[in-house]
Amino acid sequence: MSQGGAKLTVAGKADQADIETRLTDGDHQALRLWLRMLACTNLIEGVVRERLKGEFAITLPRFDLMAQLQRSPRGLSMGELSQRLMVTGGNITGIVAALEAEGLIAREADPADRRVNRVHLTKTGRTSFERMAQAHEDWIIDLYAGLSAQEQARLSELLGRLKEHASDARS
Amino acid sequence: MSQGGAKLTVAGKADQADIETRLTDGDHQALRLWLRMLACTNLIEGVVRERLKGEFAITLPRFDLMAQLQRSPRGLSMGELSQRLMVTGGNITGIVAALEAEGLIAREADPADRRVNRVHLTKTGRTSFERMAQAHEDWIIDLYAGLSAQEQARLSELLGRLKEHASDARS
DNA sequence: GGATTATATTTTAATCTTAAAGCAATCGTC
DNA sequence: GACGATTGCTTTAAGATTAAAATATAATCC
Repeated sequence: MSQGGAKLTVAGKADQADIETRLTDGDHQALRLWLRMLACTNLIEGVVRERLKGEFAITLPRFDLMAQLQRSPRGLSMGELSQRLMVTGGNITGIVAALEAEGLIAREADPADRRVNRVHLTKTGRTSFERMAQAHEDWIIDLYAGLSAQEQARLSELLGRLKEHASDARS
Repeated sequence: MSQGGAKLTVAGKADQADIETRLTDGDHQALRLWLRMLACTNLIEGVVRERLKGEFAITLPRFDLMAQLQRSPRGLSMGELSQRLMVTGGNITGIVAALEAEGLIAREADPADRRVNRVHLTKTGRTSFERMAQAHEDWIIDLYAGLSAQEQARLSELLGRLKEHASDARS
C-alpha cells in the first residue's frame, strides 16, 4: 500500500496508472467493478495503515484486534477474535503476543476450560485505544466525505446485498 | 482470509460474527460503511485467492502481476509494475523472481537504460494465464450476480466518486 | 569533465498471513 | 471411568508486504 509514502519506491498520488489499468474494453462489467472496488478499498486501507503507523506507531491488525476487545469489556477468547477478525488462529496468536508484550492487552486462562485463553484490554490499552479510535473515525468520515449521506446509504445497501450473495455463492 | 477453508482454524461460512461486529449504535455512518466495504472485499478476495490456489496452484499477487503483463505485450519495467499493482518495489522484486523461477515470465535489461529491467510473459506464461483469466472472470461474474447490471453500474459510479475524493483527501 | 542529484532496482528487517501439523484439554459414548 | 473424537490454541514453513537503506546507473549543473 503506502500511497503517498516514500516517493522513490512506491506508486504516488500523481500516478495515473493503477490496478484498473488491467482492464480492456472486452472485459465484463463485473470484473471492472471488482477491480475498482479493490482499488478503492486498498486506497483507503493504505491511508489508514499509514496514519496509524505515523501518528500512533501501531499496525492496522493490532488496532483492529484492540477494537474488537473494546467492544467486549468482558474479554474474548482467541477463537472469538479469530472469527470476528476473519483471520486464522495462528495469526491471532502472533498479534496477541505482540500486544501483550506492549502491555496493551492481558490474557488469563479460563478457569472453566483450561484450553481457553481470555484476552482483554489493560487500562493502558483502553486509554490508548480511545485516542486512536477517535482519530480513526475522523479519518474515515473525511475519506468518505465525497459522498452525501444518501449516497453512502445507497452504497451500503448495495454492498450489503453483494455480501449476502457472494457469501452464499462461495464454495 | 480463507472463508470456507479449514473448519477448525478459521471463521467459516456459518459464523454470525464478522468484522462488522465491531460496530455499535454510536458509530458514524461512514465508519459502518467502511467496515462493510472491507468485509465485502475481503470476502470476495478470499474466494478468489482460495480458488486460484486450489485450481491453478498460483497465488493472487502472482496472478495479478501476470494480468498486468498480459495487457502490455511489449513488457513492463519493475517500476511500472509497482505503480500499476500499487505495491512497493521490493515486493515486485520478490514476485517477479518467483514467477521467473517458474518459467512464466522473463526479464531482460533495457538496452537504452541499464538500470531498467523489462519483464514480459513467456509463451508458457501467456497460455497458462489465459486459462486462469477466463476462470477468474467467471468467478467474479458469479459472485456479483446478486446485483443487476443497473445496480452494478450504480455501485461502480459511487465507488468511482469515492475513489476520486479519497485520493485527493489522502495526505 | 567531475560533482551532485535523481532514478530504478534490490536488499534487509519487521510484520502479517495462511495452511497444515502438533499439543493439550474437554466431551460423548459406552 | 476409559477411549475416541472434538475443540482451542500454538508452532512451523512459505509467501506477501512495507519502509528504509544500499547499490548502480543516468541526468544535470557548474
